[in-house]
Amino acid sequence: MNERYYAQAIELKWQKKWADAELFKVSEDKDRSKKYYLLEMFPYPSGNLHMGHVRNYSIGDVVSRTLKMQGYNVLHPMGYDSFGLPAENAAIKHNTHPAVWTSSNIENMNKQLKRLGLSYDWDREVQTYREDYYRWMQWLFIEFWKRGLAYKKENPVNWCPSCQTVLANEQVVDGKCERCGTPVTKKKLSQWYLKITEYADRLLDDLDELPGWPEKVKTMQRNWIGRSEGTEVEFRIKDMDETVTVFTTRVDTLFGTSFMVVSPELEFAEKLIEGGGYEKECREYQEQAKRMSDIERTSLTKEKTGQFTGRYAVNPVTGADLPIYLADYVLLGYGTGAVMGVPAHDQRDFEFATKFGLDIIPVVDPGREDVDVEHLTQAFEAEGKMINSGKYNGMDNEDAIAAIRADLEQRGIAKKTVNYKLRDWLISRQRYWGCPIPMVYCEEHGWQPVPEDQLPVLLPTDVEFTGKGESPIATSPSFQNAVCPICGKHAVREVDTMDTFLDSSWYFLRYCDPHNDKEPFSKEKVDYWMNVDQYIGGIEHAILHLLYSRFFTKVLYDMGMVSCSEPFKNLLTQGMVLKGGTKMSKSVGNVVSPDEIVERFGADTARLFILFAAPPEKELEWSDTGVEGSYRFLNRVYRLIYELAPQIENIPRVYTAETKEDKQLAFALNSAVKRVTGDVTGRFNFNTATSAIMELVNEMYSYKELEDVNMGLLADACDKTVLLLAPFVPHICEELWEGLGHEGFVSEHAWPECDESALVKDTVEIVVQINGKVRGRMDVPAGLSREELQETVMASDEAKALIDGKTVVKVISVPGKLLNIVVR
RNA sequence: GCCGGGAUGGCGGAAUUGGCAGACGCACGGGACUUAAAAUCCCGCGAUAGAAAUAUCGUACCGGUUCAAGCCCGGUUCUCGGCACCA
Repeated sequence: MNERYYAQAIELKWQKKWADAELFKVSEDKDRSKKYYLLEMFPYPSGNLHMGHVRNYSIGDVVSRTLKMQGYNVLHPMGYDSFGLPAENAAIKHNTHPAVWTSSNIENMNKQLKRLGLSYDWDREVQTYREDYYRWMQWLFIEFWKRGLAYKKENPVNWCPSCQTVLANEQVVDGKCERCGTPVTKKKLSQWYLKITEYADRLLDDLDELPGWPEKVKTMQRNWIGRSEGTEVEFRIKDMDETVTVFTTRVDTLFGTSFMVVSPELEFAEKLIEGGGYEKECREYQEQAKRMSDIERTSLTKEKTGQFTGRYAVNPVTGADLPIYLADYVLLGYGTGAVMGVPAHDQRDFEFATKFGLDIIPVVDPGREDVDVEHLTQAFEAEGKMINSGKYNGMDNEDAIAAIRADLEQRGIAKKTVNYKLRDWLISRQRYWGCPIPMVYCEEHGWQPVPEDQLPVLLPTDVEFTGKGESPIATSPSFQNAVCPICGKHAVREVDTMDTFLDSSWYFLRYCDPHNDKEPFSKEKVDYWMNVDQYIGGIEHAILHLLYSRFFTKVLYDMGMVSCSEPFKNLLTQGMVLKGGTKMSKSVGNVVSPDEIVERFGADTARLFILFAAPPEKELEWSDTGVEGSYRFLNRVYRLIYELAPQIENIPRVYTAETKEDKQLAFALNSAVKRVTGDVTGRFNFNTATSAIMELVNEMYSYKELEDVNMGLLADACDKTVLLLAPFVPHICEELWEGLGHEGFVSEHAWPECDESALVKDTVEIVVQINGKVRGRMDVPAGLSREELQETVMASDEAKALIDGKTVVKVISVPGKLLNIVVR
């Protein structure tokens, strides 16, 4: 053991020893009741780790290493989500191939991860861009297709003019492209979709079976799925042999309907426009709506717009003529794309009716003085009694929903329905660097999957990266030439690639069986490891990745390929790493590079600081002086062990705590063991776990200076301090463990147990309160009952002095804690 | 607008079940060691008054429940995050 703490040398030494000993390699051969699957979200290979990664992976590593020491068979894998646009952009910029850029980035990040001393089973590394992975991605896509869960359809879709590709709804944030911030426009394209809506109810309901997920994430998913129960009502169109159906959650307001609005993109709108007498105006309105970006269209400040079609629908209960308008506030993809306008009870309809001078008919009256339903200044959306509604008058409006629906059902013009905000998942991307969609189009047989024995459909290499126009794959003539698997005639291959979120929707299953070349994964292995017991990653994936992975798992469950229907049992969403109160970013210039910290202080210091500075779910403010503090602490531990090691090396760890100081140290030691155990594997509060160890170290520093030192106790405290710290700062702990004269790796040693008897004190300090205010403290024997405590304290001179001259009204006695004397 | 968090010293944060508010660390101040500096060690560190013992106040704000409230209840302000023309 060197006199000084040389972090670099120690860390490289032990990293090599771990690798040589294959310390973190796991297999399925152990008792399944002791298996634990710990997963951190795999990174995109951007080229460099940032502090967010360091935080994510440090958290995972502490948990993984602790569980390993506790005897669990821990699967702790790592890999790369390595398809995606940045590689393609880099290829265009540097005139190279995305694969070259990606693999060199992975190489560098692998080096960085290994330098942090993370306990991954590197034999299980998964890289989604490799053929051995995307081959099974294609296989799975075809299985989805066979089950009717994949289809191609022409629709107006979100289009990012900058990325030159379509985007899923989930990738449009505030009307802008999630990745580059360019306003998204609409484009009508034929695209592949996955039928996630078929799983909407299960995705929603099963959230209740995830108590280990943050409420916030579950709420976000519930809102995103957006289940809403209502009624579909069919309206006859006047002077036409047509009907139009609307969806409403408020069928109780049917008598208050005074107009109808349809989405300008709705196909049925064409029938209404033609011969309505306003063809020209309607075409213009449609053009105008098409040109607008989503931001403009959904802007809050935007006034309602619309165009009368010249047509009328007939209110099925009043017989009134309802003018039909085109209006862009009606969304095409939700409900039926047509809405009944009830201005008195819907704010949007109110604004529309006000602008176009349409009738406002109140049909729900709360009977409150502050609401005058005859002279509304805004829509009244709350509950009340029915008015102006024929035989339903006087009913509670909530009851009227069922009553009116039942009557309309009798007439065959209504039915109860459920709608979701969730849309099917658009997965086609007009880009090169992704998994090719393994489908070919035959004039005669339509879309057909590539036969299994021809998988994988490889990405072509004869392509040009120009960054302009169509997908680079479309520039490869050889790629597009294919054969129909049914008739053997010429077919055209799909040139779009898959959204990379598909790749990450099942990578956690591939980790269970990463080298399988017969199937995506063996059921046996997946059933051994799944579910993921603990998943750790950023909150930014609350909807996208976590919803898609749940969807995939459910489909695979239905296919019989996995035995669990939810992938992630527990979820921890870690907070961001900030500096100067804002997220680290190049443009702000507040980025702290992990390499730099590792170089100056070592990986252990970086890990310790990041775990100590804040609880994991909270944001973490980076502090350079705080890092130095963590480094100081490690030096302090190192010096302590270095000084004591020669004296205690041959001391048996057998002892009885005799003196008051012995008992104090034994108490500090065992409460640290208890605290760290609970904080690391229970609460995930690594900040309080580390501070408990700091307290123990402080205690040991004072203890060793005493004249009467119990060497067995001190030796035991040294061992256990190193054991407790090992998951946090593994390299220095291996070195100290060796320095203490132990054989083998501390990383493989059993986790220390708490000796509860050391936590039982002979005497306890009791707080004496007068009227709830602390007035004194006294030591009393431990274990006194409520009554005994009261008697002991009340008999003391101290208490008598405090009560002096006042009348005792009541005494509250809390054993082991306090005695509150209420006086007058 | 709707939904969900949060607000504790100069700072990050602790207080696990309603029971000593401020653990641990950072910063700062004082001291020891040193020719000196760094490192290290010791002491102090919520506010006000006081030489001190000590007293009073103090967990965003107002009110309530309780012997006792950072924690529970009602209301308010500020703040962060998510969703948002979903009929």
